[in-house]
Amino acid sequence: LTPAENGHRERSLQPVSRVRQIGSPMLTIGQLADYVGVTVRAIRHYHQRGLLAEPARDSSGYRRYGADAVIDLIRIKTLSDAAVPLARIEEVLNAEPKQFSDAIAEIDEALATRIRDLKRQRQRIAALDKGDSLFLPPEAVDLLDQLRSIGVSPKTVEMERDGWILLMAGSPQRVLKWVTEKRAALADPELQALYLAVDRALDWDPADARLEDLADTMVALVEYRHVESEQLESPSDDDPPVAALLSSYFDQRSPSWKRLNELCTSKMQALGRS
Amino acid sequence: LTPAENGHRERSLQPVSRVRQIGSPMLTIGQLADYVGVTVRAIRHYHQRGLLAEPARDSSGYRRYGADAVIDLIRIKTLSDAAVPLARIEEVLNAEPKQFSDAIAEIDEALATRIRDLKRQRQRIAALDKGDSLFLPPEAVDLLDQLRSIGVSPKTVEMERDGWILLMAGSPQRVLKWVTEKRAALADPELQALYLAVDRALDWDPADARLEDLADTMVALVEYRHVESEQLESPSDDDPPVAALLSSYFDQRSPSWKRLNELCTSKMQALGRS
DNA sequence: TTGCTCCTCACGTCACGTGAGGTGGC
DNA sequence: TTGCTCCTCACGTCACGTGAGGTGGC
Repeated sequence: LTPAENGHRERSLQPVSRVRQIGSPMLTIGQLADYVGVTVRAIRHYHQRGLLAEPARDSSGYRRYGADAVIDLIRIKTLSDAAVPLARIEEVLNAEPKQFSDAIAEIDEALATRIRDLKRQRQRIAALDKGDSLFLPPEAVDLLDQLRSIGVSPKTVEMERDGWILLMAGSPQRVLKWVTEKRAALADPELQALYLAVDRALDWDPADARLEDLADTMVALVEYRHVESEQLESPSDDDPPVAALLSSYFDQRSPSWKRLNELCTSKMQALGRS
Repeated sequence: LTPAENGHRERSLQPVSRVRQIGSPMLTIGQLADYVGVTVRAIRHYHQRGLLAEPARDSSGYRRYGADAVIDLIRIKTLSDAAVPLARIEEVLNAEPKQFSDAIAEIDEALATRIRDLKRQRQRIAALDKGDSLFLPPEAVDLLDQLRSIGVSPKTVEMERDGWILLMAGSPQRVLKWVTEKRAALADPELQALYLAVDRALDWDPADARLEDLADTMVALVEYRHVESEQLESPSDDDPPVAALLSSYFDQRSPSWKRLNELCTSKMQALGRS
């Protein structure tokens, strides 16, 4: 609600008391403003811009407006309320009837679009409380839900979420493919169990001896099940190693993950794989 | 459509090529801007305002953003798209969950109101071609339609319209009463005939002798039918003589109407009425 | 006389846009 | 080397808002 609209509403509840002047039906700037529902300053601004013609003055130097000014001003306000820039309003009002109708149709179209946008905004606003859905595409949200249902801890899910957010900023369509692949891979109970084990390990000391065993399990799974090795730790060599970026992001967040990663890499190399 | 949204849309059609940097998953300001769909300048502006925390810099002095910045920025954009002022966004994002939910509900309410307003704007825009309905309440529009159906000339209808517009700016509710009364009075065929006669007379020379006869008819009708004398020409003495203002406006528009008015006044006085 | 409206500068506001002039990685 | 992104001032824009200082009718 603009101040102008507020002012207008207040005044229309109580009888307007601006009518002091008798003897001429011409309106003062304040009367005109009240009637049309704009501010006095706005009218002066329209005069300055040349959008509304300067009316004649009375003996006191006051501007005096006729019905034509009311009509012009309502035209201006109507278009201005529809978020049409003043420069455009000037064009539209000075246009031929044909051009005028076209412009009106265009403005109406823009209004319809704006209404659709605002409805979408309401959806997003409502989702602000919820969380993930605002930052990630539905596919990634589904992946996170899947992890949660497997029993992965909230902290790890958050790390995973942040990783995908960073990756999405790079090349969305490629990352979407990976998300889909990872969702499929997670149907495997053994990979699920591994995920949970790693989840628990994230809080361990990087020197914890159990990391050795965990690394063995990981490498074995990669070896025999041909699980998406790219996604687990090894960078593909054809394209920017996005998985490596994700990995380095995790390294930074969890020292034990970093250690686990190093162990896996060395074990893989020991097995004769690059 | 804001320039920012346009930019975002363009980029999402083609793969983003901003990812040059390898080795760190931290985003540059341009990557962040592209991903979230705002301009680089907007992000810097949010930093300046203290709305978005300044991130760490890399060795080149470039800002480097993490997932948390993405999340914060999307929050800001979502609220900003909903036309929430930046000062308010700061309040809302720093609020407790309870206050936050309340604020969200309030913003959603404001959006709903805005949507309703825009729908009304579409109606008004569509009516811009038509005319009268934008400047006058339905009752007055009905009155004008009635005059048109009686056969009053467009020029006179326009004068009548302009007169009502000026009167409405004064005391709307009183004028609405008059409009209703006038509509009732115009059901009288004799008054209709008189109206048409005056209509034709408006283009005459003020010295035209036929104005005498017309004035006689008018006075006679006022005398014997007790037609709203207030509305025809004589000012009521209890309140601002609005009808007199209307009359003087007509005087200014049509010299023959002015003459007619003078004739009526003198004839009424000759008949012993004030 | 007090209160309200009117007048003309003219600076302020909000959310950025837009160069100006310069640096840094492929 | 060229092109692109990044950096920091700092002035511009759009549609008015908001005093500043003064006049004029009830």
